[in-house]
Amino acid sequence: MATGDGAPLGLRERKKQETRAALSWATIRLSVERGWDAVTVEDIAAEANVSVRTFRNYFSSKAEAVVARHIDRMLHVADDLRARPADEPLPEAVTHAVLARFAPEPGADRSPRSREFLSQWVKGIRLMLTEPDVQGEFFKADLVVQRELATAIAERIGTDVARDIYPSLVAAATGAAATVAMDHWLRSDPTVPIGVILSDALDRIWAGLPVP
Amino acid sequence: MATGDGAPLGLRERKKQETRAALSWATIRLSVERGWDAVTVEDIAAEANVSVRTFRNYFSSKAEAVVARHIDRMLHVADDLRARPADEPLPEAVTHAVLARFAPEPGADRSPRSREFLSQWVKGIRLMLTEPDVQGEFFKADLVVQRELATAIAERIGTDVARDIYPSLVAAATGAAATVAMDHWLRSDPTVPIGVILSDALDRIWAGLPVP
DNA sequence: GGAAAACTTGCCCAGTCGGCATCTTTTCCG
DNA sequence: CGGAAAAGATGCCGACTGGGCAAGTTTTCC
Repeated sequence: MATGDGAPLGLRERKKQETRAALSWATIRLSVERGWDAVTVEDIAAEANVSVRTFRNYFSSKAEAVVARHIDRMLHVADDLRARPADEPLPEAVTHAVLARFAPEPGADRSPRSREFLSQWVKGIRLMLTEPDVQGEFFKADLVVQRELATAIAERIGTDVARDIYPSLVAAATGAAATVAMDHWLRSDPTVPIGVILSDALDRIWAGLPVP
Repeated sequence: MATGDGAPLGLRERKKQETRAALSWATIRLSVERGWDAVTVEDIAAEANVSVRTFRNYFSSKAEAVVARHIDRMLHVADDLRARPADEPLPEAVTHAVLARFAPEPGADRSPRSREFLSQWVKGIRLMLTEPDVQGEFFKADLVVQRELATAIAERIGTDVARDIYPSLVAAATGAAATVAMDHWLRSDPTVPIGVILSDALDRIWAGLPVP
């Protein structure tokens, strides 16, 4: 619901989604359990009941499988920005759009399914920011997200990504804030929600990084 | 001179530096010539007159070999920051430290050696921002640079990276500005010096990204 | 109902990656 | 000066990756 799947997906498409999710999740789970280097693609494929070759059809590396879930999520930020009211100032609009994808509906946080999902998400983020292999993949993918966001920003303020550096700069700064926030979140008191930290980071960016 | 090599390096160390540079340069050159995927480690090793195994002792991948030169350079930014006068405000200090490593001494820009070096540098940057493999490696390495910078910032303003998110945020925003500036530089009019673009980007960051 | 499109899988090979043992070069100290 | 000892370079090897190709299967769509 929250992700707004408009079209009624056919069986084929649904299976693909499932396989993709299963592979991604299996990669995270096994890596956390046994350590990144101790897990082979073969292990993961077996865990998800597909062949090694099929894993490769979905992801070109273990790292990509880990990052995919997060990136799929973040790709919606640009759409969220486009959906913000047109008269909202840019800083607020961007901040809201980003926060929306980091702090899901507060109501659903207690359901068992939601709990499990959250746990996966956290583990995935930890892997992304910890394991060098995955780090690289993460940033590479984040670049794509930032390009999307930059385009949406350019649309909103009526300029062009190629000519004006501003949209890309805002997108990159936003991405930087998000990464730092995630990192800080993982390293510090885990009871503070990620949304609070991220919100603070974004506010500081838009305030011109005043020395505290 | 500019890099301040204090200790008189022994023969061994000097050879290592040379081999490292030769491998890095060979990787860039061959990749530009033939295309990233068409170059094997074997080709590169042959080009630099070392064995494949020796390449691996220096770099764990082609991508790392490309990124190394840029990163070695950027690692000095933290030191540069520490060398700035203590009463200089943080924004100016950081900006100067970063710019110093992007815009070398204006006097040397015409010597033939300097020209050649610059050409390598540009090609390396283009690879870094273009080839996905290298992109990942670049950002991974840039993270290390940013950690260094964050530590230096924390020292300067008398706080702690673990407790206070501010230094990391500044470092990440600075890094983001640098990346965007490089990207924009490569894509647009190449007669505008990178220093100008980067300086503009950093100013905007410290001004709170005002909508133009 | 059945052809066409899309997916899965096995096979294969060039290339990567890193451990280990060996040989060579450089350093260092008496 | 000379001879360890330390540091590099290299070859060999085995496990794994990454992607092309050619069957098989399953789903979709007329």
